[in-house]
Amino acid sequence: MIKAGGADKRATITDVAREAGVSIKTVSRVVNKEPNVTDKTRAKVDKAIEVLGFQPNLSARSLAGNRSYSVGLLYENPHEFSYMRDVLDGVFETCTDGGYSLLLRPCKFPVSRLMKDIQQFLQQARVDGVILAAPLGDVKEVVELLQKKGILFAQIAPKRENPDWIWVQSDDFEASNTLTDYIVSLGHKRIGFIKGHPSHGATTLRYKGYRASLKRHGIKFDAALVSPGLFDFESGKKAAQFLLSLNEPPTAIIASNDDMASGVIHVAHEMGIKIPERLSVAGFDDTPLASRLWPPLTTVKQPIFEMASLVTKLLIDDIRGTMDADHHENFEFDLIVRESTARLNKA
Amino acid sequence: MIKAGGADKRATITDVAREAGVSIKTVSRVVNKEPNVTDKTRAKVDKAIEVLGFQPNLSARSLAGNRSYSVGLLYENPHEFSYMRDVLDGVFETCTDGGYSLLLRPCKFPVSRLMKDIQQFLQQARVDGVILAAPLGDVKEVVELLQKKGILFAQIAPKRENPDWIWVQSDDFEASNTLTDYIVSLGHKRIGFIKGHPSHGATTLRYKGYRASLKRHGIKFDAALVSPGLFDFESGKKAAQFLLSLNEPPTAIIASNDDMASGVIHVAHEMGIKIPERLSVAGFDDTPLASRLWPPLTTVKQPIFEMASLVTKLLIDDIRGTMDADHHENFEFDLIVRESTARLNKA
DNA sequence: TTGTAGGCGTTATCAT
DNA sequence: ATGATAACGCCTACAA
Repeated sequence: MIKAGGADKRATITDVAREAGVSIKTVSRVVNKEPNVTDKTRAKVDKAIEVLGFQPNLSARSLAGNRSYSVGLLYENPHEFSYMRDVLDGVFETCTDGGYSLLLRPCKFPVSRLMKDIQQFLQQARVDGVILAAPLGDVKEVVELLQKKGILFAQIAPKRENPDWIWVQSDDFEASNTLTDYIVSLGHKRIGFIKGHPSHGATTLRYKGYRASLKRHGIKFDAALVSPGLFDFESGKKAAQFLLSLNEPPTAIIASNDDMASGVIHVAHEMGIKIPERLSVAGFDDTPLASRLWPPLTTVKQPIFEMASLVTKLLIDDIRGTMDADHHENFEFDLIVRESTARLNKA
Repeated sequence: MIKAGGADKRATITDVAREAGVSIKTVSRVVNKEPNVTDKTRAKVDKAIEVLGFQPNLSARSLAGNRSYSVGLLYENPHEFSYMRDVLDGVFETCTDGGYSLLLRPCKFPVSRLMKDIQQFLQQARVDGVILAAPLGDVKEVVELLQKKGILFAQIAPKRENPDWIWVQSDDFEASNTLTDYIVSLGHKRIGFIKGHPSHGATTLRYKGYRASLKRHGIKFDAALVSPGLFDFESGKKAAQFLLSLNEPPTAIIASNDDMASGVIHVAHEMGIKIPERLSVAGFDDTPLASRLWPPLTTVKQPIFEMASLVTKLLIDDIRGTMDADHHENFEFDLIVRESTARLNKA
């Protein structure tokens, strides 16, 4: 009798074993690339797998092997998602390539809420490892929880570079240094700076890069030109309103990310301050926003996608127990010069 | 001997059964809220669960019960991610509330590639259902594959409103109609329109809404004022370059989304055309971009988050077999008036 | 209303 | 190098 259409039952390891004329254990060995199988046997099994279109059942594997073949991505859910989009893509691609599936978990501060979110996630998800997007990698409680539970983790852009852990970073200090150098090279001396969210590691590094550049060029640091921010549009606006209302306002403003820089441009427009004629503006991240603003924003591009890919690869290697000695990396950056910055007009 | 720290073994259904003095089947009944359990027994079991902190093992459940308690979100990976971010949040929240986990699968056109992506995903993931974000719900091959495999699905903003399927939509026709009405009410008669990507259902509806409004106001439709687009910045720029170079350029341009509208603003700046004095511009979606542009963009806000939440709820209900009769919904929209649109200056 | 037995598709143990 | 057999934790019959 011919079965009509219907969801064809999936081939199991037993089917493969029968087809290949071996035991299920041998099939299992082949599937998991274990040693101690003759090439001849391996070929037989591979062929049977091919013929039957066998795909191991994840649930069974997970149940028997006590691992899940999935990793979690924990992140703080930001309003401006461009950065996370790239992270997501990088993590996803590497997971897929490595045969892992990806589970998401957006989290919310404060820390108490964070811990609840994560605990709940770990309870129901059983991931083999998690990736902590900044700034989650810097929350002590989170790391301790993971260590206690014996769950492997890897950090993207953490503050502290713990040599025992897995992490990737971009060279935020150098990036900021270079960006500031560029602004200085345009003749600017009064250069405002808007800091990022204090919980992010990048915040300090970008600030330090700015100061280092000023110092190297013999420009006296003026604390009045530095304003706090939270990495979002509104805080960028507030900071800009403050800086541009000074008696002696800056002729250039560096914001610690693009979203805040867009706030600066916004306020400048409102106040009738021409960019870049009377004010140069620069940001960080080269988000889609940067090229859509008017004038287009000078910014620093970090290879977020590549960073996320690598950190995921390192994590998976760790899970598999095949990790190299090198489990951190600093990534290069690109200075993207657009029209929001220009040579200082001697008034 | 006291065990030092260590990953405390998780309680299983057997542990709970022992603790409560019942059989594992009874525990299973309680956990799955099946009938035929006395309140007294249920209370005993609930307490045991509480005491032991029991959480059912997903893999075991999935293996034995032949379902996975997870749903997949399939989407085309757009460069401008704001829309997807809201979708993601809505889907995620509802999944979590319903005890489901969420698996992502960004996909790429063309259809052949799409099918590979999805097939691979279904092979390794075993989801109980999938959500198809626009425009994936309109790809015949995808829907057929899901139906053949017996996988439940739900669509976000599909083109065709198949009454048998689960879907949610926003009222794009009315939204566009209303937006155009507003532009007309400002005195504009030559109103340009940039269409969206042809594969999206919203594209046609937004275009129709525009034409309907013109007609109702007795404004003669001029095909020269309509330009194609692909929902992205670059195509918005191209369309704007075309429209603004006409002998008699439009005094207002409606772009089918914010990203293209940002392209229009960009080009206008380049050409020295003042917004809104000489050109009004409007978009759709109210992405973060809209408020960051200068001048801030008049646009239409759709409740993406709510739509995504509902469609997920409907899908989960369907999976559980508890679906109501109503498995579609049209959502309301809001016209967000900002400074990129203004009354027509009689030159 | 409750419990027992068998099986889901793997991995792991220990023979051979 | 290969294979039989017992877990893994739960659900679905079917009994009691």
